[in-house]
Amino acid sequence: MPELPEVETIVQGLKIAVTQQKIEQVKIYDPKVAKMLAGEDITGRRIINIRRRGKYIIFELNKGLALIVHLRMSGRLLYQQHEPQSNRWVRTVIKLDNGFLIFQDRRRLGVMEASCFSDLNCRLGVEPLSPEFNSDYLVQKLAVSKRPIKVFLMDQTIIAGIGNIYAQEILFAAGIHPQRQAVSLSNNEIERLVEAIKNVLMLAIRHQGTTISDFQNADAIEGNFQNLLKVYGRENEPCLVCQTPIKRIKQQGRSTYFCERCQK
DNA sequence: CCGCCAGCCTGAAGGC
DNA sequence: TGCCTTCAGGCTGGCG
Repeated sequence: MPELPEVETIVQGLKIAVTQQKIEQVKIYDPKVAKMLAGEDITGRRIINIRRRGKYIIFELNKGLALIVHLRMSGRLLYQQHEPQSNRWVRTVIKLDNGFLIFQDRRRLGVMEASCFSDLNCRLGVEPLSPEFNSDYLVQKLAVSKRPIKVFLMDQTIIAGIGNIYAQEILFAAGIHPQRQAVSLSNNEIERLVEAIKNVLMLAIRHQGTTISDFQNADAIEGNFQNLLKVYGRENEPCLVCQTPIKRIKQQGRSTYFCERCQK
């Protein structure tokens, strides 16, 4: 169930392993995936490159096609040398020259499809770690939004890759209350927010992402950013800065944890 | 146009 | 033990 840092970790882990390998066979065990892959036959194509866009994993294949994977809440992508024991969570097994790429998904919300990449790209906002994401960009987007800032940060058409955990960690780092209206942020707060977004995401990538319940990277290695979480999952525990108990509220049906003293 | 919410799915955990 | 509710790192379509 990954956000940007977890997806980035998976992509980096797969890069050397799968680049230039040929897809020899595709075994689909889930009718939903079968439907998603029905349009194009990817067998016989070569993986030219693998990269991340937002929370999407993109395998660029030859002849202009891409295999696009989104893990949603419970998906995993693994690479191993031997064919996996099939179990009820294995949705797809892709046999490459030298190993097996396995798509597992407990809740079956994930997406695996073969298509061209351009329509996906124009649905997504900027990459938060790119130079195009800066306070000028954010000022312009915040000015027209009355939504709570936490909900705003999770809007993939504005910034691609931030989800429920990192939105909260970012707002804590920036000292901004999650219920503040987007449009109400001052220039100073916007600067802090841009800094926090870049810093939190980069730090999380350095720590190979957050592992709670079942995130693993492509080699089934766990990340360790969960040890550095300051608010997420810490209801009633003391704030690491001021000792005030961390509060939990709901925003659009999802939990938000924050410190009401540090975040104004 | 904008913001919100149910629905998509399944499994784990907690309350009674 | 069993049943019921709630919750889970996401996104989409449809509604007001």
